[in-house]
Amino acid sequence: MSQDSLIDCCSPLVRPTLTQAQAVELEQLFKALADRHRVQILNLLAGADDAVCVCKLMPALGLAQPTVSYHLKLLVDAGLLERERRGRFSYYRLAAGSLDRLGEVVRGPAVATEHAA
Amino acid sequence: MSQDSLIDCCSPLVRPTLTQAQAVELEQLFKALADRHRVQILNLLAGADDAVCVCKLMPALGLAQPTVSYHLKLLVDAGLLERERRGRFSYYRLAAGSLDRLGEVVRGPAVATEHAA
DNA sequence: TCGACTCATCCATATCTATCGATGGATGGG
DNA sequence: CCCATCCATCGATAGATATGGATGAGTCGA
Repeated sequence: MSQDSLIDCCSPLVRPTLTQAQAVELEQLFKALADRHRVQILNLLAGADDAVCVCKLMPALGLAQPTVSYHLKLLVDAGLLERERRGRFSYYRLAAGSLDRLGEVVRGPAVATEHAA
Repeated sequence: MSQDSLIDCCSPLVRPTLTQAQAVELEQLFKALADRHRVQILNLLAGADDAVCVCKLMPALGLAQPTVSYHLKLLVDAGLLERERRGRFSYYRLAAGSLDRLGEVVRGPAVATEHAA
């Protein structure tokens, strides 16, 4: 219990600029990105000029269909992907501004900057 | 087994621009960021003009000392923080270019851009 | 209407992660 | 030299996550 900030070991540590809620929000965003297969999904969709269906992603990722759907659901829930259903197929594309959200983390919010294609 | 890319459900899906190793590397980076406490640590250190020791972070995060050390170790291992030991104390600061690494993810590598303070 | 097909969800399991009490190394004060 | 302090590591445990077989809803062609 002797370990608190009473000792002058370092400067007083300014108040955080992130709220608790913002930290949780960033946690969710990074959690959605913290998987190699989801990173690859985003990379594949970023390079596709059109939306892509699940059956194309399975062989590209080397995963079973339920597993691919699981990852896609996480990315949609995180707001990084959008799903569009046409007939039996489900097509996925990058959500508008999903890369910009990442950019905000670095640059700070409310700074409108175009990202390179 | 009938689910492969033989059906013309969508365009042929270009080759990924990320290698497997790069996807794993990004996974590691995002995993290090995928925790609210680690996000707060980075935010606190980004706002501090000087390095900060563990005893100041404990009350700020509301976590026990071993837990704080655990998170700090993950961030150091990810290359996001640097540790400096002075006597009994361990001081942590943002690693040089740790924010730039995040920027690379969005803009693509090898694009030198200064980040806003 | 029937069968084949795509895909989301359910379920079980194996692995990974966060947390903190206990411990010990390292340092410095007296 | 002895003790208090700071902190990294260990060990145990609860909770979260990834994976894929099984299932079912919705769709299309014949």
